[in-house]
Amino acid sequence: MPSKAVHLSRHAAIAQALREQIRSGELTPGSPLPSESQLTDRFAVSRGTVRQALAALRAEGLIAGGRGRVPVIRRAGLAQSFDQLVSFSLWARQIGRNPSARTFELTRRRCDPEAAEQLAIEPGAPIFFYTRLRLLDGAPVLVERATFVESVGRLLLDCDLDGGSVYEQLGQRGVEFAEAQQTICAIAAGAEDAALLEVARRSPLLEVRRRAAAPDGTPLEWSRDRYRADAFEITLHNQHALPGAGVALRAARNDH
Amino acid sequence: MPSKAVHLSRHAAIAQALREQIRSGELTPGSPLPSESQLTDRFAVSRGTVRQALAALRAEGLIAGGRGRVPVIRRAGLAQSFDQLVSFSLWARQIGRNPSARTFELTRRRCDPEAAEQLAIEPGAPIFFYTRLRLLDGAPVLVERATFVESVGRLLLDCDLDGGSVYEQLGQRGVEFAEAQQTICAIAAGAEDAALLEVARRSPLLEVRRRAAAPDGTPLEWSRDRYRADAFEITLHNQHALPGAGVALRAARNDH
DNA sequence: GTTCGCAACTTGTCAAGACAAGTCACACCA
DNA sequence: TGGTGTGACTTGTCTTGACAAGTTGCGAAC
Repeated sequence: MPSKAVHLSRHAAIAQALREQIRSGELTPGSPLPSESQLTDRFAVSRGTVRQALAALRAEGLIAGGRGRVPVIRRAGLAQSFDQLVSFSLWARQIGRNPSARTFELTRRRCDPEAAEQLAIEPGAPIFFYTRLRLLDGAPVLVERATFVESVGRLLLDCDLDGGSVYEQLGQRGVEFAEAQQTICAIAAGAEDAALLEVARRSPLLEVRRRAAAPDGTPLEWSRDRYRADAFEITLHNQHALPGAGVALRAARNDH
Repeated sequence: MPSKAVHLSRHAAIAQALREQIRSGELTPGSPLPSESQLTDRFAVSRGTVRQALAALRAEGLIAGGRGRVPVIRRAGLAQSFDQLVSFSLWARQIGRNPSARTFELTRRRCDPEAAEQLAIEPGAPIFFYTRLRLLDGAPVLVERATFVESVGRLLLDCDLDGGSVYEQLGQRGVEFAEAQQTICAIAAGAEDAALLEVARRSPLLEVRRRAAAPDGTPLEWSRDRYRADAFEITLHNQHALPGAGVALRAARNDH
């Protein structure tokens, strides 16, 4: 698998350097950014190149303000990266908790119609499926039921499903997830989930149905995750000035 | 209230013209955009100005692709605008449903500590509070319990709370909501909510706690909305290439 | 001590130019 | 008929320059 140290354009490299300074705390929320002229000196590039780098940080919500004064580092938002939103392990580590897993099965079987529709494959085609209980600091919080297309699922046979992040391990095997669509609703716990999550039957759970895809849009994974409702909440930060934030409230289909 | 027809820079005007063509269907998903040179001719500007306009559309996820070929209009995403995510009425109309409301009370009273914390005011300070039942096509789907700072809440006395969108009516009275933070979790219906929403007690509900603020960040509204779980779901579209999408999964505070 | 004007900084906008890298269609040759 | 090369298109990147508009600090005047 090729290294991530790919060639970056100058403006991308500058943006990355500034992101790293923000991430590391070297540039703290509320503090001013160096001015454009300082940055042109520091990176030995033209002002246009610096402005392109800053435009990216602005679009990501990392910096704000300007016009006559230097921009400032925005207060750290609640937003998580793509990887943190899709991978339970990465998310847990980001909030300083200890994730672990207990896998009940990894089976190769024929795809049911619902998963087939989501994965854009024929019903009955071979897929890999697992059920895992996820724990935070030893307490059960999530039941994952994940279906992978065969070409990705077979790689799971060599992964440590009780170990680290499945996404990280698949990433090391050349599988790239570039987008995901996650649909969240509330359901009542059935007997099986209630037992696994150690809650009363009919307790509310958050269900997240996720379809993750490759960069070219090909679906790779379809899963239904059920979270203890007392363990999770989702925060959306909506802004007028940041449309297209990839969130939709939908009328439920009434089929789950 | 001043008109929205404010002066736009050239690149902003070009971006706006192209957004309108996409919105109206004149440019349909999958179809190519005019090339940069065609756009420089059409708008009589330099290529850099056109590129800045296109960068905005790209950041919003409206167009994609390029490098050697013209970009294409992206398939309409599920994302809703800020107004649609915050206002039940606007959202309902966007999905083609008929919203209505039944207001039980609008009272001016002293602020409780929880709402005071969220609105950044002193506990005991005067606020306005209402409870509304929201219906889609005549069916109850949502109970809203909203608290407004006094200066905004007093305007509600002149609003038709059973009529159109509160946000629209406040907007007409000069109140601008520029950002909102909405936290979603699953809860079990209590007796009151169960009766209002016509579900069994202990049925799962989606709770959305929202704090909406003015452009300068001053909180204006704190509310707790409870949705029938069978009527709503939330879809997040996450992409590697669009970080900073304003979504966070959090460990619950266990205090609700 | 306060106020105001101005200079020096900042970012925003726009223009023009050049070259790199990607895509595609067409023509030519085997 | 298929493959390959090339030219003409595209966008991406970078540079230089100029002017508009906003902010801030400092000094002078009252």
